Amino acid sequence: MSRRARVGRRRGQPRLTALSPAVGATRYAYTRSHRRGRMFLSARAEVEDALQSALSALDLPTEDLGIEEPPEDVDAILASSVAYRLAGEVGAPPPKVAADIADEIDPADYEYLGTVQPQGPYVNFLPSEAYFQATIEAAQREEYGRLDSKDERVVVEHTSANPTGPVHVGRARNPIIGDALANVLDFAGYDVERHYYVNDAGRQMAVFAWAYETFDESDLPEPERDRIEYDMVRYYRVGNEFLEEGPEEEVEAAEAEIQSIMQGLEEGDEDAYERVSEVVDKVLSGMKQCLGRLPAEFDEFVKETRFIRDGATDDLVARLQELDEAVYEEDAWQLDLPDIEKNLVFLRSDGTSLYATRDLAHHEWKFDNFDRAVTVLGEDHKLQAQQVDTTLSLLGHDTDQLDQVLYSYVNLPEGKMSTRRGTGIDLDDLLDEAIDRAREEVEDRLDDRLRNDELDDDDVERIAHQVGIGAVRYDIVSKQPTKAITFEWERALDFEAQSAPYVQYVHARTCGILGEAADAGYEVPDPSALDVEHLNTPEARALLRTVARFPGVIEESAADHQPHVVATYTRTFAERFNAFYRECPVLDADEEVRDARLAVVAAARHTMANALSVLGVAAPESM
RNA sequence: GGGCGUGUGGCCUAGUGGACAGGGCGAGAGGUUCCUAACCUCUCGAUCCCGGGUUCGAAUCCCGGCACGCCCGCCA
Repeated sequence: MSRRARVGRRRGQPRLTALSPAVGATRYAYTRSHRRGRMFLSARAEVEDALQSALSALDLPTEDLGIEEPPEDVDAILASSVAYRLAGEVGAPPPKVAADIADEIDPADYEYLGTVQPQGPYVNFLPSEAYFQATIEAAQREEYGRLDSKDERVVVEHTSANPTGPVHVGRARNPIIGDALANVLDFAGYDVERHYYVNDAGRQMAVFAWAYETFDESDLPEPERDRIEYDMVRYYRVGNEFLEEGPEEEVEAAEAEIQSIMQGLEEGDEDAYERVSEVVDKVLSGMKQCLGRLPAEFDEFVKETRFIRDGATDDLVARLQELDEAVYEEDAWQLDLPDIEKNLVFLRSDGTSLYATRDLAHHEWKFDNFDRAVTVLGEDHKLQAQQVDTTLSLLGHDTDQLDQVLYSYVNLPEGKMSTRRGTGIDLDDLLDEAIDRAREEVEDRLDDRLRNDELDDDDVERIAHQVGIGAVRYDIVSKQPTKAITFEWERALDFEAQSAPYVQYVHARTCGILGEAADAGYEVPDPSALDVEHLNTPEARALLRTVARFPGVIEESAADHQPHVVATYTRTFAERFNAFYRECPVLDADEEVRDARLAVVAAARHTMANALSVLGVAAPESM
């Protein structure tokens, strides 16, 4: 079983706190989760408890309760298929077993269970009025869906692209997935820090520093964009070209210079460090601006050289050499790792460290400072990640605290993207194009707009940004990271389909209704004054059920490190809201119904706003 | 060659043991004197890559193929 699955299961366990049997009927104490508005999770715990008790009473095994979420057209919020498994043991057909189990459960013992009924081989659990009531009350909170603080420090490392030039879309999944993942963990109650690990110690950087010092601006082509990393990457490209195709003697001299920079870095030489920093800091500041457009921001940029300069790498090397798995072959120190064919070289024959060595020191630092560490990285780094994991456990670390989220490249129809060769599409260009297309779309729609709210130029620009960038993020975050993506403009920037604007529009609609209500002097009622009794349409109920699931979705997404489940949720949510919108007029309803529906709209707004915020997609108030 | 990952209507995608595989794009037909039509309703369209196996039950688990991607550096 993969580590992710294991973690998921452990975290996914509902908290059960059974009261003393002396009280009488078996009951379930809804403590924190009740207060925090986690109705769905509480109901799930109740179902578990109910099944457990019923099966025990019937003298049946309780290892596997078969709890699942039924298909859409079933009224139940949860169901159990346990009757299938017990049919043989009982000697009765599954529907009979299901009926017996349902008979054994008295929903009156539970707060959120309304009706328990057999349906064929299933035992279905329908929610009580209290379930809906608790949901609508809880969702009046603006932060609805945020889980209790877990008092656990997590570092999410993502992007960490080498500072060689503009960010291109080949790697764009990294900041988008990483940022969303950090958001999800934060919303799920973890204390999150976002790190960018800067590879400032390798050959690439030495080449870059040399090229920057060697070539003259006048020999370079015009930069593609007026920002520093576009300016700088020209040196890098020209330098690489020279090393590949330049006159042999000059190339040799250049290589000697590059080697000396690398040696200097390794020895902690201040001059070498500064020469490289000059380049790294410039390029990085530009990349930071690009990523900021997504927006993806970082708490810390952790430089690789730091672990050379503070002695951590030397210290680590000494400990690695002591391991039983350490071998000295062909003048280099290596690790012969179990279950991994390829040896991991950690000290070159010239005595210098490698990227992998420094990354190990980096990870030990993470272990010292955080409870958990999550890294988002491309699938091409998978072997390296396994080596890091295995080596850390040989060093005595608990690598259950370490999780890697792997994503596969975005490729172009014609092949790979490369900064060095300058092939590929810059993320800046993608975002610009997205905004341009969104702006056109907004302008086209201005004419046949029904709503009379006069969008001005600033609104058009704001919407173009929210929709354009949102569409790019949503397109990427909504897919499972392991699936390969081939970049196509039309597909990435399709505003119809299941895209950001579709779900953003729902948020805008909730804001529209609440705004009109306020103008008409209708207040969203205080939670204590709410009564779900006035919500008797199936569409309103279905929407509330979906609202109720939100905290559970956050929990699942965080536990499995899968932000895309939140995106999937927003889509279902949008469908439910649109059905409610169609069937349940708010402002024209009788006062009591209107108030209750206003509260539903407020609940929907909070839910959608928070879901979008987790995904890093803007929630427009109008569009 | 070995390891890992992916394979779901023409295209994209959700779903990792349980209720007729859920959406979207596309094609076609409708819907707005009514809180935003970036919306909704209906129709068309699936050998869940192939073949075995486990199971009462498989898109999901196991074995064997096939296709595609990634990796297998004293690079990062």
